[in-house]
Amino acid sequence: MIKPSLPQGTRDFAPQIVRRRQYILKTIASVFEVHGFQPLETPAMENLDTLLGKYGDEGDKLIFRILNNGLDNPAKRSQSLEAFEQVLNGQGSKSLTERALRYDLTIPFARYVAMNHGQLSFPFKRYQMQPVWRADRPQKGRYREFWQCDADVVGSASLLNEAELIQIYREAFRRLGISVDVRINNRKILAALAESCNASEKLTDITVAIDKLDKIGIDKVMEELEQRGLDAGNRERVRAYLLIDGSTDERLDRIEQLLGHTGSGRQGVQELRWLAGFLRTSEGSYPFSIDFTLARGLNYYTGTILEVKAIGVSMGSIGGGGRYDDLTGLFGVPGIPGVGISFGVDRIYDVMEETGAFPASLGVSTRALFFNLGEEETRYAWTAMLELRAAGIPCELYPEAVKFDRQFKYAEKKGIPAVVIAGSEEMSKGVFRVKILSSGTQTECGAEELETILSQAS
RNA sequence: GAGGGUGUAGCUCAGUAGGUUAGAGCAUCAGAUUGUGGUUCUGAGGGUCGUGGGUUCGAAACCCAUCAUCCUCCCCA
Repeated sequence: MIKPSLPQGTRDFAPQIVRRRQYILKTIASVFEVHGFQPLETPAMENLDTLLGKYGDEGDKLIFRILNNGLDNPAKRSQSLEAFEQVLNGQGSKSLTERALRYDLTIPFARYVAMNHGQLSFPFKRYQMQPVWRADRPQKGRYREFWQCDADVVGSASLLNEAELIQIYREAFRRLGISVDVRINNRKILAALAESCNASEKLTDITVAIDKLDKIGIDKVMEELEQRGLDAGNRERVRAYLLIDGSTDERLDRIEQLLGHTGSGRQGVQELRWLAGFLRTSEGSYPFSIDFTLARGLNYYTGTILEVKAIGVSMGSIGGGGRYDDLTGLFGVPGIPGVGISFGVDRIYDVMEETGAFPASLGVSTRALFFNLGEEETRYAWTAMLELRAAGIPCELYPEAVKFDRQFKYAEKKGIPAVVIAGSEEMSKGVFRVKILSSGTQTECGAEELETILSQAS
């Protein structure tokens, strides 16, 4: 016998947890739908080629690869050995692995758009809610299998799409009862910073370092920049960049002074200024802040970048996204811009668990348990249940004629609010005895009244 | 990839100057109570102390290894 266990970083979801997860998924999906997004699903596995090189070197290492079948085929022995040899030398090998589990939902979507751009009408707005897999080291809020909910708009360069996606964040988190801060930056500004340092090739080094500002402080960031080969003059330039503060408008003014001399800087500021202005003057208030230190690692972002953090909870980001001007270009279809966001369902769950944001009513759906009192009684109960179920009231009959104690405890544990008892006494009178468990009150009623009584039971 | 914590009953955990039969609460099951649950009372079952090796007269405890899990860094949702 083997001890049953789960692969690291994966989890089973008990009934109650599934209900809560479904509550999150349904809430997000309905927000997507009400904004005109359409559902899409893609396979759990993709060709390895589709995924490799899209997430950076680190990302490539975290992709779960699927071993090819038939490697033990004696006829292919030498081929398999050779393939393994290649892997040992740090090269990939198609004859060993050519498929992988998807790492996110954006690249599979890009692949889909590239394959179907002839049929799609643009702008194409899709949402997708499926699990993704990463060979990361599990820790708090980090799993190897987790769900993402993505919404992307492709085929439109309008910043109105950004505004709409932020509106989706606002509405979804409002409905879920999580207070959030949506941090916004623009990749062009980061690029302008690197450019103004005459170090465009160090864009990644610079962004990785400044992203850590609130974690390690400005001095450590400077140290790290030095290690990454940035000279003193440029470090001062980055320092000035990081020290920008004040109101949103003041900060936008200052960043323009600092980086407005570059084309990308001017453009980035302009985009941010428009977006911030739009969000402020449109209906309602939006929980966003401009944050020039926000970097985000994914290398395909080219414009706006977003990240969502829950306020008052120690947890990594619960959502993120950004604009990519040419995502499908990687798949041979250039010129389709897009912008998208992602919700991290598992982290949202953890946050809601921590803040007690789940509604109490997510318990059991069964409204009534019919007691099993024997063969004749079962037929009597069965008929009544058919009607209730047809009326949409979930109910169940205990499958065995065991003593009351057992049947009561079953209802109790499952959180069923009412039990229906119909034995020979009730049958002879043609009635049902309904007991509400929370209050202990019992009433006798006819079959037609059951529906009313049970739909009110709580 | 680097570092740290923890592995004892189904669950949460006690249990070391190494000592004979390893405990508690909760949960489960049975009975008090064959048509009335929750509360209460009585009783029962359930542990190769993660695994392997070592030290010792003797190891759940000390040492080494290994596995699992949690956490931190990196990176991310």
